[in-house]
Amino acid sequence: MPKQVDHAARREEIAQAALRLCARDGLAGVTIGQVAQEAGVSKGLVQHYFAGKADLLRASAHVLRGEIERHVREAVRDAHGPADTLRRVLLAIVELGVTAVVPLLAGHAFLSMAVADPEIHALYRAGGDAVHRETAALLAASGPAPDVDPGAEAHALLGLARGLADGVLLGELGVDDAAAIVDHHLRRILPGAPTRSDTPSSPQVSG
Amino acid sequence: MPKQVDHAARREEIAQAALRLCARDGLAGVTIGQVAQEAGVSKGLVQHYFAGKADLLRASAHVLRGEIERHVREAVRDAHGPADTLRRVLLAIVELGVTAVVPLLAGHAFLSMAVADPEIHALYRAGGDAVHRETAALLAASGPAPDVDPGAEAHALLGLARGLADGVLLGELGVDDAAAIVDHHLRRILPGAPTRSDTPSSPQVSG
DNA sequence: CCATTGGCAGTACGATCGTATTGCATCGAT
DNA sequence: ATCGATGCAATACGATCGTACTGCCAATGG
Repeated sequence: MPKQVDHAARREEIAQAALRLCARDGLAGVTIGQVAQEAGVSKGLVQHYFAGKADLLRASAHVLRGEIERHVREAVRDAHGPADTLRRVLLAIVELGVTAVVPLLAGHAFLSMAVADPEIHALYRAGGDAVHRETAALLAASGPAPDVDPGAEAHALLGLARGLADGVLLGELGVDDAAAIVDHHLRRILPGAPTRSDTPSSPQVSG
Repeated sequence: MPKQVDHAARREEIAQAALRLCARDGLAGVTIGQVAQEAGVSKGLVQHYFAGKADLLRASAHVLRGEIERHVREAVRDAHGPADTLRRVLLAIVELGVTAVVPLLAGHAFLSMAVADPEIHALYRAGGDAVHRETAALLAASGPAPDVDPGAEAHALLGLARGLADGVLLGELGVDDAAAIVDHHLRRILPGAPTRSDTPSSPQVSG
């Protein structure tokens, strides 16, 4: 056997470069040549690791999914109990607007692909459904108010977090404002939830 | 003066074609030639009405904003009182996921432009802030619960609606599920709000 | 020690991009 | 009636795209 390199790692490296370009210039800016330059490799090498541009984009979408998942998992690493975990998950999503702009923007850019390409669509759906299930379970385990339907409330919380992330991304509100909103909402549906010291009782927002 | 044509109308026609392409293939699929074909005009005509591709995209973003605004305004045309208006606004946003996929997808595709291009960013911000102000005013006029901060709650409601619209777009939940969630949330912050007959008291969601 | 195989760079090429330029028909003003 | 400006189509052109192909280097097994 000749020289051995970590095939998967190289692919991920290049895909990450593609995601950076995607976040900077949108999907339109993702070019084999540009990706090669961004990744610091030759154009031929990109061809060596990806069958074509479609393959590259497909792989980038998978890496993107992993990136966001890693981001969220890291946020909940040392959480105390389901309620705290739930809170951290939501805050992590909101904070994508400032700490992980690349995955968030790339995710938006890939959205149009998700409605056209069945495989990407399935990827989005699978990820979204998994998050929803986990969120609903977390919510149910957090001692919610009696009138709370975990399934519907999970959709509400995730929708809220996603929407707030976009608002934060565009600068419509600050991360702390968004965090306060999430906490305020959580406090309403989790009567006995542990209120953290850094969250004011009533969120004040500029504008 | 020679032949007279409605300059603005022609520009909007072509920009609409660009938005359709944008929704179908993302910003990457927006090409002068493709736009011309989609609009049913010659490539030269597109050049005649737009100084360049950047001008076309800029104009498309403006048309997009107008399109969404028109959609929402139409939804609140014959609303009864501020609470009902607020409800219709939020539902209109949620329903973008099914009734106005083109503007919604195009909006996502343009998001990356909004962080790079200051003019597009300002356009997004201006529109978002205006909607937020109107929403907050509507909320304040709807007789909210005493612990509700209209500014923060408006951000929450708009974030929720936007996030749910994406969920609907991807098929994670149905429009009726999303509508029920919005209604459920509204009922919590508006104690004396008029509950419409078609909204169940507790939203049930599949999955 | 050398033949083989995979990692990698470079070049070639047809298609398509955005833009500049040209040509012509048409309508309004003089 | 003619002249100039405008609407619009068509072509030309350099740049760049995605892909195919070729060639070299390095490392490993026989």
